Amino acid sequence: MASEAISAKAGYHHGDLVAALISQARELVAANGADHVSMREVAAKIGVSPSAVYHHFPDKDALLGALGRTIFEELADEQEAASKAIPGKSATATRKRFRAIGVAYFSFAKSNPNLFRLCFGPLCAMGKFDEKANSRAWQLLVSGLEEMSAIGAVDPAVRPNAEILVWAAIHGSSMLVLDGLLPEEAIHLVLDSIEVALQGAAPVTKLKTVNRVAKK
Amino acid sequence: MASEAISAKAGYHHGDLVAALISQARELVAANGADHVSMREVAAKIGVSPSAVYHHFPDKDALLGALGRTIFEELADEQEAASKAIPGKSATATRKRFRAIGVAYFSFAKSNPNLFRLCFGPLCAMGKFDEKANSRAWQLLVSGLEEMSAIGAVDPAVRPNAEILVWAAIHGSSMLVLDGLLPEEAIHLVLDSIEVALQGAAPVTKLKTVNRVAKK
DNA sequence: CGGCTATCTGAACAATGGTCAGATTATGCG
DNA sequence: CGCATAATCTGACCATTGTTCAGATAGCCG
Repeated sequence: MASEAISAKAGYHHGDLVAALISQARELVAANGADHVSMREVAAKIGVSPSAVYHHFPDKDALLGALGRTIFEELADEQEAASKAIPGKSATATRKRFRAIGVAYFSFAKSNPNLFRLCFGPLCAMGKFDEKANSRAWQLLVSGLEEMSAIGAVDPAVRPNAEILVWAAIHGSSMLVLDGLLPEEAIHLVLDSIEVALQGAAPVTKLKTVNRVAKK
Repeated sequence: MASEAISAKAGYHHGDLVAALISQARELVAANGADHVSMREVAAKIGVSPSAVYHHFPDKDALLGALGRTIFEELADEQEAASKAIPGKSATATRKRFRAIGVAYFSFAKSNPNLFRLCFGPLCAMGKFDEKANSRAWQLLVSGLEEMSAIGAVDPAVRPNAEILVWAAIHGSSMLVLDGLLPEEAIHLVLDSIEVALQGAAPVTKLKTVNRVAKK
């Protein structure tokens, strides 16, 4: 997967170096971690001079940054696939689909720890919040929550901040599991807790006795 | 703060090099990020030969790892201080104290991003979960939740997994804010949502209609 | 064909992580 | 006190790294 570098390396001119570089970098980062990857190694494995890289990326951080943005899309791909794998508008289908999105997030982190760390590391500091607010991953989460809302699984009182809570909890548990600070089951416990939290413990009868949801 | 290196560097033998190294590394990491710090610079700023470092730490990762463990304690210190700054057993005091612990976590991350990233990075991968399960930071969170429980602010149904949910949500929101993926207010929204989630939307009347909290 | 531009090479540089033999000092033991 | 032994630090050294730059090579447009 994710290997564009089919262009024949005819000789002096490599067909699509930039894609090959990212693809190769992906492999090395996945294997050795972002810190222990060298431009020279990337170039060498492609069969190109080290300096060639600098005609496509200003420096190392730029290469890893570009890779990171790629990974971000990959993550969204997997979440989307997991979501689409569970069709239907029934309540249970909606619940399962919602959970599947979260599980996909964690699974990706767990099976690609180095890549996951890269794209959430300082090298990929995206412009700012708003740029990413309409990223695919975010939209997926939003629509997932909307569906949950539609089947009455989300207390209106917690709805406004739900996306943030959910993302934070899933991202946090994924990270902490990677760090070995939480056991692997944590992700399921977190997802359980989230569902409870969303519906405010009262499945249907939604009481409005919440004291402070947004202070602002 | 955190500067032990008072021992006179009499000459050939530096009083307490290991402490001085960690302290100096702390400064450089805080300033330039863990990736952009070199052994040589650390050694030079202390006024010692580069090779001297390797008599105290097998390699760079070991130095940064040691520093990371230090930072972890620092974080706990600040949380503990924030907690103790709000005494009293009243319901509002308990609530404020609980929140203060979370805010301290985020504040530390926000004002020491590079250090925060370091001690939650791959270099500090602690042995395993159980080792850290009785760390000060964890104990602080546990006792905070126990107090919350005592004033009836925690639905018994969510109690068992509450620590994990809370830590994950706070850690995740802190991380995502550092990455520029969430706005800074996110931390408050998350803390609000957590309080709501804990008490199951029904402040006093705790209904037991929760479907699945632990699946196991 | 001729030139222009994009692309790649090769050699070079300064800085880095790490090693090792040996110099320097502390420390304990008589 | 004196001396051996261990602890600590230095200096020179090596392979590797990120990065630069003048020039080589090749596609492309007229």
